[in-house]
Amino acid sequence: MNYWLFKAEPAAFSIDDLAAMPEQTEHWDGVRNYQARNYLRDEIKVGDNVFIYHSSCKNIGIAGLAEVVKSGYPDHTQFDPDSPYHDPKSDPENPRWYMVDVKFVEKFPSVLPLSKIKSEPAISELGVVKKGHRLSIMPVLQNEAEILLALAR
DNA sequence: GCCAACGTTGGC
DNA sequence: GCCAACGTTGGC
Repeated sequence: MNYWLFKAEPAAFSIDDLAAMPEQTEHWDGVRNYQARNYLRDEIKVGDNVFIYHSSCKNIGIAGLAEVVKSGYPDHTQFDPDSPYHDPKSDPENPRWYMVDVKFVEKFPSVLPLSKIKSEPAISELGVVKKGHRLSIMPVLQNEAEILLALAR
């Protein structure tokens, strides 16, 4: 059982939006980065925990927790000409992009700010504290995940 | 297969 | 809205 961090822009999709979905579950589509794709396709498993991170907004930081309820399967938006995520070069026989389904677990009492995460000396490996790290899907070490949970709750 | 140009990301 | 840091693209 592993921990992950997924970035979301709350103007487009937030922890509240996830909680408001039917079954509190949504497919995490639109990831168009090969390293993130590899995580989605190969490594993220049912039961894994996912920190939901709010980026490009007023309160940047970790907003809550979700869990994976369906492991990697092809992202249908790549084949939809009307979708902003449409990829005409992707072959339906060998899809290029994958997604997982995540279910809401909890919303933290307040967003754990990025500034606070950065000020924690024990958290040094997490992608969001590293300069220039732009992955939208990233692994979280077990011990760092436990620290984040303690800080957030 | 190199690498410059370009587009995107995302904190500030 | 600025800009640094990346990833991707495409000519050669």
